[in-house]
Amino acid sequence: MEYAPPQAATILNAKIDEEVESLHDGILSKLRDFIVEGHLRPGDRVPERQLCESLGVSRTPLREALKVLAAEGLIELLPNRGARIREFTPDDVREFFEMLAGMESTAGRLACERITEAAIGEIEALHYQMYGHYMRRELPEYFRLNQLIHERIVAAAGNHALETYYHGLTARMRRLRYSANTIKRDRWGQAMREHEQILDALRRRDGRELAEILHEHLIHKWNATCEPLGTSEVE
Amino acid sequence: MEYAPPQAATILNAKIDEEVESLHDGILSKLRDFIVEGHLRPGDRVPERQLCESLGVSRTPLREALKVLAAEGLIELLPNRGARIREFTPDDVREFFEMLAGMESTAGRLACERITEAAIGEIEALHYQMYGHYMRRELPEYFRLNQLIHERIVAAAGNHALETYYHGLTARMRRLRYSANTIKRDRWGQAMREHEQILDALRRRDGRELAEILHEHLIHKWNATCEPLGTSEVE
DNA sequence: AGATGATAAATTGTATGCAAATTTTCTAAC
DNA sequence: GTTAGAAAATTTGCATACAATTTATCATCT
Repeated sequence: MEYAPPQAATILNAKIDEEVESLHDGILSKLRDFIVEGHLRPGDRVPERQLCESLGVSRTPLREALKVLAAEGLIELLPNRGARIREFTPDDVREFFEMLAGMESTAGRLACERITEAAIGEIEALHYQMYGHYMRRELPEYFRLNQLIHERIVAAAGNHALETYYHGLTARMRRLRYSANTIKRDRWGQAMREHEQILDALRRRDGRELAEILHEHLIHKWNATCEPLGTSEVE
Repeated sequence: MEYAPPQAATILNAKIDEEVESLHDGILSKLRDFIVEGHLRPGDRVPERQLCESLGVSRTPLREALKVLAAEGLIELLPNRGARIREFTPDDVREFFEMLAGMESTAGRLACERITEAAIGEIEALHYQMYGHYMRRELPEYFRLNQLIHERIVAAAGNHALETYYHGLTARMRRLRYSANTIKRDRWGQAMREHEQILDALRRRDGRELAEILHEHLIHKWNATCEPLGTSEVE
């Protein structure tokens, strides 16, 4: 799975000859993906030498990438004991969701001021498409559209820093999502209703309300992942 | 000026033998401070060799630190051309303020659910102290207390990830603040009124409203820094 | 047998070295 | 005098090397 390349934002940010995507960042992305995809379990040591061979580079650039990943919070660097995949405590997960809620809420507020009618239309289209998947109980497709809608709103906020941090968060949470790709029937209905409200607030460009709904929506999502799975979940 | 060391949060996060502050991160902090303090002008090249000597380390750990700083957005890494101090466009500044507004807004909402009565009392005390400085037109002291109140609210949100990112943002903005340590008389009054509302919403633990006010408050602050300075500014 | 301590192997953190690229300096032409 | 071009000198990016520390292995003792 790949990110959508940050099209417009990158072009806007790139000066005449700056911001060229260094071939060296490739190591970083590969390592990040490697960890996020779950090839290394939380608590595991990160085998420098082994990764060097499989990536075909020496330790120097790899260690630079590890430092960055540590700064991003994906791994821990223990003095003289190397890197370990960070374990996420329930509190960490709560903090992630709260941040995500905050980011989306902020994005929603800003998007109401800046989004074009065309972009609203596109989100509407995605919404109805998602609704179709909901009616047909097509969970993976529903999740995909859901994610896409949220990404569109964040993109419409017109804030590159926000978008970058948001994508970083969702990347870190991807591993968590693997285990949480399930939803209760009644929660699903509620989520769908919330999405109706989201779209409605966006149409009316009511930033205050959209911020509120998005925050609630994400916190509900978190609550759902916390509850022990009951008897009525789908899939 | 120093940060209040993150007391409780660090203790909570530190496992039995993990998270020891590596002596190596010292380079990172020193470099970050060196840049934030403004010893290097935007657009300047970062002299690797020179910094190595003045820090007393070789290029390897220094370059690791540079990679992290680049990930944080403080410097740019141009392929085969080394590091440059990042220049902030007006759009970058807008994005920073919007992020700050979003963070504080989110923090406020969370703080309303979690803050202790004691902590509210402390913020009240700071508020009235700040009000005194406002009445006596003591601008630097006012700014200090102002900053302190906002930090307290963020801390009261009980979200370490948010706090970390918030401090990163304010650090990056410190350089901008140097030039913006001025305020118009009428804006000062408005800011003071907004702070009254902030305290009021916090007392009532009305997260929705506090989030709204904080967002507005920060956006106003940004507008103030953008407007060309008129005739009635203080200092 | 299980625990304890010593030795060996592996791993980490940092310094140094070298090829490729860039920037600077110097020279020569217009 | 200014500009274009070539050679020298930095500078960058990466690989390797080496000391310090940690981890693993193994022999010894209770």
